[in-house]
Amino acid sequence: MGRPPCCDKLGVKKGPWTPEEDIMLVSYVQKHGPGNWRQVPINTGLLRCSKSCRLRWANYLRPGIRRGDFTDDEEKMIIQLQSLLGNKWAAIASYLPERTDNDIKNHWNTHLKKKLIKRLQMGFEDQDLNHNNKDRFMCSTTSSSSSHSVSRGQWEKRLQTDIQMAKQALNDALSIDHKSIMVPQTIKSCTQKTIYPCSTDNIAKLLKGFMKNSSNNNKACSNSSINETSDELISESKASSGTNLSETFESIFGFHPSFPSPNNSDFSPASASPEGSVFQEESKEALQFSMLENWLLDQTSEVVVKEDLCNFPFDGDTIFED
DNA sequence: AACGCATACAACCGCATGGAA
DNA sequence: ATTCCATGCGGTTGTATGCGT
Repeated sequence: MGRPPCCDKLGVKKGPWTPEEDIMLVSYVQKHGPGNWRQVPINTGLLRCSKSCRLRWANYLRPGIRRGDFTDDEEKMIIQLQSLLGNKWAAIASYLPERTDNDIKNHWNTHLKKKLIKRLQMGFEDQDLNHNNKDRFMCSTTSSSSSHSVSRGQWEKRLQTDIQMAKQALNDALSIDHKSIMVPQTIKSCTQKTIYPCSTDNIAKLLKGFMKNSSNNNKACSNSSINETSDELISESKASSGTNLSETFESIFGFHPSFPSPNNSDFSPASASPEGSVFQEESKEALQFSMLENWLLDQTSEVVVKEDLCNFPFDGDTIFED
């Protein structure tokens, strides 16, 4: 019955990941593809729980992630999507394929929420309080804790407004006039051709960091086949030290970082390595789907989607503008 | 230079859900 | 039908870093 536990809590390492661990994880995913996370700590010798490995990959190491400053457009999109979807960070992230839900959530909590609160406070001081708006906002910024006094009637009214807004947004997005379709990234993922930076920087950073230390701890990785790959990586990174690290990336992942990633957010071993046969069925389906999708969507749609969202008349828009 | 506080972000925790055994 | 695992998600925490005094 059932399965053995994914990892015993004893002997599981916690805290920040080291470059060595990152390389071991990247090497493993390169060989076997993402998924089956339970096997990752077992096969790599990483003293991490499977969950931690998955998170590290998803939020930091996987190709296609852009880190650093959020653009104004991105911030606007987040604000608008947040007002539309609430704290559904995964859903919001699907509209911003370069960003992870964790990143968006952090950015919201550290920057945008404060910005909006400040802005709202200024607004409320100036004019009579619009309780509906205030309540609605406070609700969305307090992780749906309903400790504040919103009567049921108000809540229902607000819900209806939200539904109306969602309908409106959907209508706008689907309208022929706009000729744009809002397609969450989860649906588009198979064929999206938009070029966005892979996590080259992240890999490069970790390689750089590793190179600094590698001189005295080359032997750090000392078990199983994965370490052979790690050693290859180390020697490769040494060989290319001072040169373009994206070449190293290319050799690791089998495609150049400036190219579109084979499968949007997910690393696709099917296209990166010949032994990724498990994914071949998937890619067949993806191919079929992409034909349909290409028929349904033109390449400009994403741009239009972004523009639509940025122009969508949420109250957040006026709040956001500085 | 040293200290304390604030901020940003990576990582963890707990829960929900779907699915395999 | 039941148990239990894998995964995904959102909330929270811990730590590194920056900044002011």
